[in-house]
Amino acid sequence: MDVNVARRKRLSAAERRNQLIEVGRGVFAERGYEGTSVEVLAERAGVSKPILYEHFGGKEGLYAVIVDREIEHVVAIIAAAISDGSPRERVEAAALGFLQYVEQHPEGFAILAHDAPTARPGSTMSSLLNDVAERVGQVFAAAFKEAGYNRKVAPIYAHALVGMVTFVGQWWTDVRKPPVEQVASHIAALAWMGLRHLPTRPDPIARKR
Amino acid sequence: MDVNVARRKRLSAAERRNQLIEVGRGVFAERGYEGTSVEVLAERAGVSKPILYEHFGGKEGLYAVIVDREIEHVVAIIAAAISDGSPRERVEAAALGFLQYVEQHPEGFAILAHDAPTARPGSTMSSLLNDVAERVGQVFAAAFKEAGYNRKVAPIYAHALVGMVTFVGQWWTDVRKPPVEQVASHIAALAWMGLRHLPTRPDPIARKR
DNA sequence: ACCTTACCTACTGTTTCGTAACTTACGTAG
DNA sequence: CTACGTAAGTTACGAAACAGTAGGTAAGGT
Repeated sequence: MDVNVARRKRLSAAERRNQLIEVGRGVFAERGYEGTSVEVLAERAGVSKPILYEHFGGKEGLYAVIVDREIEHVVAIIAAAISDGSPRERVEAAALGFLQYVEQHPEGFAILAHDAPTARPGSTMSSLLNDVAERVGQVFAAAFKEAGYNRKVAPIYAHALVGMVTFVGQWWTDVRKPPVEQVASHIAALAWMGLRHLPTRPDPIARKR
Repeated sequence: MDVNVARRKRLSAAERRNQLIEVGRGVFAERGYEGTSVEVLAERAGVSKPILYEHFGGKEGLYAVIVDREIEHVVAIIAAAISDGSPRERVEAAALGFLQYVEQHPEGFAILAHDAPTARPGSTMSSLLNDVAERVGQVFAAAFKEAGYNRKVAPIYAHALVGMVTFVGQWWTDVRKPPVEQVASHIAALAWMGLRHLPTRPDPIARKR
């Protein structure tokens, strides 16, 4: 027993910190916030509990750092996707970008999709994806204003689109097919043209750029 | 202290059972599954723990009953909404029906939107709304087949639409305005016609790059 | 009077966060 | 090369919250 005893290494503070963040992302992703104990976190990092307390002050501190990084990451992806091109291209790029993120960082996405631990009163807002939607909403509000639409309804559309793509993303992480490019294409078509023009054939996405 | 002592009443088994279900719905809604203890549940019902164990076998049993009821409820609403009318009317009715459910049963909706406790491995499926989407997907698959579309992509659309409306529903429970009818109208417009034809103004997005 | 049904108090064992007090590896000055 | 200070790490524990249960009590219909 104690297989790690040979491999146990002494790391520098920064290294240990990063390692804990990575380990934490994995554990939080698969067990949720409340479901993970600092004991398990420490064990998986091959370290004892007080180390974690020293670096992050506790479970919540580690979680906060992980969540913050992940939100910044995904917001950056979306921001880049909608930064230029025709409106329709932006929609397509955002959907594709997000789904590729889901594919490449399933753990991070799982964390964002799970309930947030912050049981602040009044707000039933469970998922962290609301923060993402909030930020998308600001972009939308600006675009709506510029286009002469009612700015007040922008959040509706922002949340609708974020909900659409994230929910599909969650489903996709389970079934893992068809490929994200195809899924993104369908979603973008739905978002842009509506149910009214369903694509009659599965893959009309021969147009690559 | 112990304000309930005077009001403590002796109920029949069926009455107590129903009371526990209602209390449980409220508590689970605001604290999530893992966040609620049997002790709190019992206390809020003005009863002691063993009563709950007697009726439901434990926390999980009570939760299962509540969830089952709520899912049946919401699926019935959606099924009724899409039972007849033109496709477009069905979309509109489904969105409106669901949002009215959210408005009238915020606690039940909160439970469905929160993470499910079933930490079965392999599946990252956190929310119970996936079950709803699953069932919507079956309806879609049939409709797709009949319309000559590829049946395999039906789940994409089903999840997209369910995600859209549920995510907006979650946001709406926090802000509580504009009225659901208006929100439903926007969502239905988006789902049916796409971003391309945003309501309230003819499309000035001719500015392509 | 009695017995069924609803209900309670009080406990066990476990799991958890968080901390106090002690130990070991490692670079470097002399 | 060796003594030593500091950063990295450990063991062991306290306190609280929790699920679930054993065994006893009282209400109320018949």
